[in-house]
Amino acid sequence: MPQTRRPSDPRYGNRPTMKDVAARAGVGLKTVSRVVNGEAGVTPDTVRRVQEAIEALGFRRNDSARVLRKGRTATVGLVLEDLADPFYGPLNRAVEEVARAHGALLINGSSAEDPDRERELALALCARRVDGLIVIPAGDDHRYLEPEIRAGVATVFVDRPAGRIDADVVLSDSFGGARAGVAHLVGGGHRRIGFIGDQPHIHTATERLRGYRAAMADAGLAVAEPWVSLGTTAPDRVGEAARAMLTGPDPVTAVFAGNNRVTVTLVRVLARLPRPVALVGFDDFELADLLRPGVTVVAQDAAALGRVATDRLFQRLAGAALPPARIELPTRLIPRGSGEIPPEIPPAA
Amino acid sequence: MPQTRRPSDPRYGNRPTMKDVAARAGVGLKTVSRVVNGEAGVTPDTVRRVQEAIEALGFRRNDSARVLRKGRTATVGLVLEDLADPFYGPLNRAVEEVARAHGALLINGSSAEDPDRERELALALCARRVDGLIVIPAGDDHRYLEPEIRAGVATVFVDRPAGRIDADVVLSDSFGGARAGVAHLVGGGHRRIGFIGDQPHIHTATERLRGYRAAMADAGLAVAEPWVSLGTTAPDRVGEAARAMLTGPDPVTAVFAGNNRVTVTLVRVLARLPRPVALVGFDDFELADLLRPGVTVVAQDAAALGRVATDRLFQRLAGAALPPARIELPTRLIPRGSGEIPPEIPPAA
DNA sequence: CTGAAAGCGCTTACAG
DNA sequence: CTGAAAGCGCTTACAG
Repeated sequence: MPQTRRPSDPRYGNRPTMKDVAARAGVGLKTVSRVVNGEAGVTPDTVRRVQEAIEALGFRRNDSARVLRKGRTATVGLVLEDLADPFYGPLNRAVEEVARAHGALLINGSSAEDPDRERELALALCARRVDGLIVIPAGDDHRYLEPEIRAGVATVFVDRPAGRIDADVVLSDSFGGARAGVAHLVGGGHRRIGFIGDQPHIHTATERLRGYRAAMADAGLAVAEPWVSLGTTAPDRVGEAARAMLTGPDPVTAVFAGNNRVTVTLVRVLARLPRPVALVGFDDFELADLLRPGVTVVAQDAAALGRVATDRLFQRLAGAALPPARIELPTRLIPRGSGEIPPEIPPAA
Repeated sequence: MPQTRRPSDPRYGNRPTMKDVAARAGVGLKTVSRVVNGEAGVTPDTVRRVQEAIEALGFRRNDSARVLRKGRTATVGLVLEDLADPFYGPLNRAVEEVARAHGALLINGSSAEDPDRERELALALCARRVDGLIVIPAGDDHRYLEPEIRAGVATVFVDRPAGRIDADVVLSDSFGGARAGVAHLVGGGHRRIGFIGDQPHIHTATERLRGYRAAMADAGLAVAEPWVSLGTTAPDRVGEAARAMLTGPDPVTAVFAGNNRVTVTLVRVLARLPRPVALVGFDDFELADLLRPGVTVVAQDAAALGRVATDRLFQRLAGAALPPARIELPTRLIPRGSGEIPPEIPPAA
């Protein structure tokens, strides 16, 4: 009967070991090890006998034991915010591909934006002795990883810098991207531009806000405080913020969205409005070009973030004595229509 | 200097072990083990001394060694098609959450729809001695997993049944869902309906085609062969198939799309057409409601697929002697506009 | 070309 | 309440 397993089975359902293979083939343990690992220096005839025993017993090497002896697990750990978030899909895949090219497997998990869960997960990965760790921070204090890094766990942070420790980080140019996106709206004639972003404790949120303020200052435009709103990406919160800056005495004619969840909510909100409002969002998203109007975005390359971070990680594992670095990847403005809507009230001449 | 690691470091960067902790605390190895694992029967004073030593040395238990002795790795392996595909995000997360509730971590990877890569990855996971394996099949012959299953690796297939072995599978009701979707178009007055699906070796593709044919037969409608096209989901291929059935002497007035990649391509193709064509797609996708018209879909619950599969897996790990089962989850038709477009040429009275 | 012994860092089974 | 010995399944270092 397939898959029937007595709960009393002590381990691995009584799998054959190298010892069993050796006994059956009438050779020593080390010879089996040589054949299994394709090491040279075994008579073809001996190889054949060992292989027959392996076949007959259904032997498969226990890498769990191998790892204990070798010291390296050939495993990379990845802590991200949410495995279900489409933004992390390409990043996840990119990390996997680089790891795979180095013969390593990937253990990953979601922090759910909870610093405690991030910590618990990252330390569980360290206990499994992953060779390297890639972390998209949820918390802002990563001193808990210091002993691990000192003990040799190569660690690279992605998307946001580590908190209170000096470590590698690979991220997009949030400041420059937001600045360029807002400048694009200014170039289209907008003078009253709103900013709706993520919570202020998130590094990318404040960087993008900084970019917004810089672009406004570059153009000599004042920022009225009701035009700026940071908070959760919950649709209710974003909708409320939008309504606040779109109504009242000094309504904005354009909005910059701090990330793609905000952008999508804004598309819904703006669609219900009588007058057209321009929109540029940080982060590209699938189907942005299919909406009417298409959504103008500041795109970041999530796959590149993962690739560059994992490359860095394997450089460290190869023994490179690199000082911690901040690697910033450029963003790209993609005009699709929503960001090119002119202001309803023409700019003062 | 942080993260500096000599390539000559033998293992784990000289991490302290329980033996080191025992020496420093002046106790036996087993006492350290008791404290680390929170076992009862240790004097509070001894506990304190051990904890101080742990703290001072920066000790963290090596779960890699623990696993070797305990026989269970508290790890679930997941083989899916593509970590970057949004469809698998919620499934991935659901598997993670159930695993987490059981104290297990998740190792996952992409088969890239390549049967050889699926096999290589699944067997690598078995070599790591994952307790259980969840596989979204790329290949159609899974006999290579028989020895592993026999050896006690709990295995559950998702989305498509295993090939040539008898094993658990959790999937959506593709046949019923497609039948309902096509019946919806028939109910709207359509008589000439096309079907564009994935490659014929993929189980869900043929099941959905079967559902299409059943719905047409239910309504007493004939199917002209140019109306049916299976193949890759490459936009060119799908666009070509669409153009073929939308032009010519007997053009269709509605199309049923076999999965969401096909659906999205069809949205693009149909948007360029002079006359309106109805569209229903299998699989829901983000922003389907924001398009104009909204896209009518037959939705499946990807998170539920992952949850049910992983629950089943842990039932087996708990010792349940279950016979292999096929668990089918229902789909849900969500009308949003594109599927309610009437046929341009009214149905014959 | 081949293999016996020691050891990776833990837990198990047992004795005191 | 505490600890010494054996062992999980491999690889390493060495001897023949």
